[in-house]
Amino acid sequence: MLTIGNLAKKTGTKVQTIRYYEQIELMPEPGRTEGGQRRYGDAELDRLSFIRHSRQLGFSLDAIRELLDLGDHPNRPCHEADAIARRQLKQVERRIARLEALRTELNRMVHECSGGRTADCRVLEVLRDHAACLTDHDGIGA
Amino acid sequence: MLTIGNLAKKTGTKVQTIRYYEQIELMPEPGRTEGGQRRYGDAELDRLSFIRHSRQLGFSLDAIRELLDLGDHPNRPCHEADAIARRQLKQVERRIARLEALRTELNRMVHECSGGRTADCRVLEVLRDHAACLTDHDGIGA
DNA sequence: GATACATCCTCTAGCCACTAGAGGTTCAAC
DNA sequence: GTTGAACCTCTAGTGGCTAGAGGATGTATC
Repeated sequence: MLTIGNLAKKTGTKVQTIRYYEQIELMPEPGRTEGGQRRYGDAELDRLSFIRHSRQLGFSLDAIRELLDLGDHPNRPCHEADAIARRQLKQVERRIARLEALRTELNRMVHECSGGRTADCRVLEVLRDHAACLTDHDGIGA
Repeated sequence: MLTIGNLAKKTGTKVQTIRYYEQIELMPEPGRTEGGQRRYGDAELDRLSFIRHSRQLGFSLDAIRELLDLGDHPNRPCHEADAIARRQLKQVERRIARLEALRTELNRMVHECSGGRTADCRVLEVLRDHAACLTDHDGIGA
């Protein structure tokens, strides 16, 4: 039986985050000691590990909820899980593309900075001038 | 003189966002009509464009505040603006690296899915199995 | 001048995924 | 029995917006 602190350590989660997951019903209510402290078993460890790994892969808590639900029904066709993963992959690819464009622009900014006064600063200039190029209005998306 | 709605259209910002920027003092309080509606001039259009472009480049509102401040003091040395841009560039590069790792893993998951039942689903399996590899405990960072 | 109606106003609350802190209790070791 | 780390609940805050209620204003048309 694990205390919440030990479960936190084993999964690389903060204690408050575990309680938060319980509050939003992503984690089940665990057993308690007589004094009211939470105690966890292996099932909870597995579930939380799954959640954390999915979070590291960028899945939203809602997507994780779906995935957990799918895992609970082993006889259903798996194309739903596949669809969630594909959706996630697409999102990741979009973010990468967007960030690579940013990198290019930032690189240019940084390399053109002459180190003079701010009046001549390319960084500020680029930021100011590109103000005109706001054709792409969907934010940084990352 | 622009209404808030027209300023919003010109800069690809939502009306509420402009009012939010005013509230947090990133945008100045504009002039008003007799009836109390906001009216904007070119200075505000420039400033908001600068803000939006910086946001698209991934700068935080705090960083933008600094940049705007630097722009207001043209005789100061520009290494501060440069430092902000460099910091931003580093962050973007870290995000890209992280996302590329995710892409690899998601790709593997998706390509190994056989389309059978969830019981055999590679997507769920990978998520479950990699639960063990939680050595990297710093979140998705993106 | 009246009317319609799009746009504006303020204010509050919500989103995601946590995170922090106050103020108090329990557990395990010594 | 005492210490002190870890636990408890509860509330509020983070960033960067976004949504909606309920009402006022501005402008075009008749």
